[in-house]
Amino acid sequence: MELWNLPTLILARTLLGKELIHESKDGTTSGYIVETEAYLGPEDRAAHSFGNRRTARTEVMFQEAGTIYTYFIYGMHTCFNIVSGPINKPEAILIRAIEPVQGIERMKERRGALKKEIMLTNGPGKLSKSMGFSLKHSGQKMNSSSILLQDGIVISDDEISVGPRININYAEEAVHYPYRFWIKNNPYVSR
DNA sequence: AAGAAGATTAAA
DNA sequence: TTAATCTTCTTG
Repeated sequence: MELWNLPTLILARTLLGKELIHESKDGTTSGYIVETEAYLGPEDRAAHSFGNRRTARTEVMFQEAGTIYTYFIYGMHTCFNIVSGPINKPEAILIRAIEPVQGIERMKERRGALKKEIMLTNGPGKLSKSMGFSLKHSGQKMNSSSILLQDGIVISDDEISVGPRININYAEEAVHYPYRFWIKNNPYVSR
């Protein structure tokens, strides 16, 4: 997919509206991507890979674009990212929110007794749980594993908002970088 | 080997 | 506003 050759910031915007699909053995779930954040590796203080920091966890960020990077945070949540940029340039895009399409009942089962559909996937930890993403997916490739990306709905530029990222207060000068992209007025965007 | 902090969430 | 909760990284 030539999509992966795009620069990370462009890709983060382009991913909006694409359908993210997980075909797991207990059922298929999918949703349109409605919110993303770009993390630009070495020069981005908010990124795990700032200054080319290379550890067991960040190792997958150095791989080719389209590699899946999942990590565990706050002792209870998994976040789902797609690696971007050239090999050895550790950039990634965090998927912050999706709009459920397939397997909504399955999502509700995974989340427990939740009634509101809107609460299923409007945050990085929530969407990971609803979609069944876990640490074992880290290092797999998009479209050659159980996780796929397809064309969803087309989003024009005037339907997109851009702004600073969420919850990276430690990132000093990078706090205000406008690396967050979301679809205007979409109820499934976080907060 | 041990401790601190974290790209969050839900409940009060 | 805070507790929940555990992986990863840093330090000793």
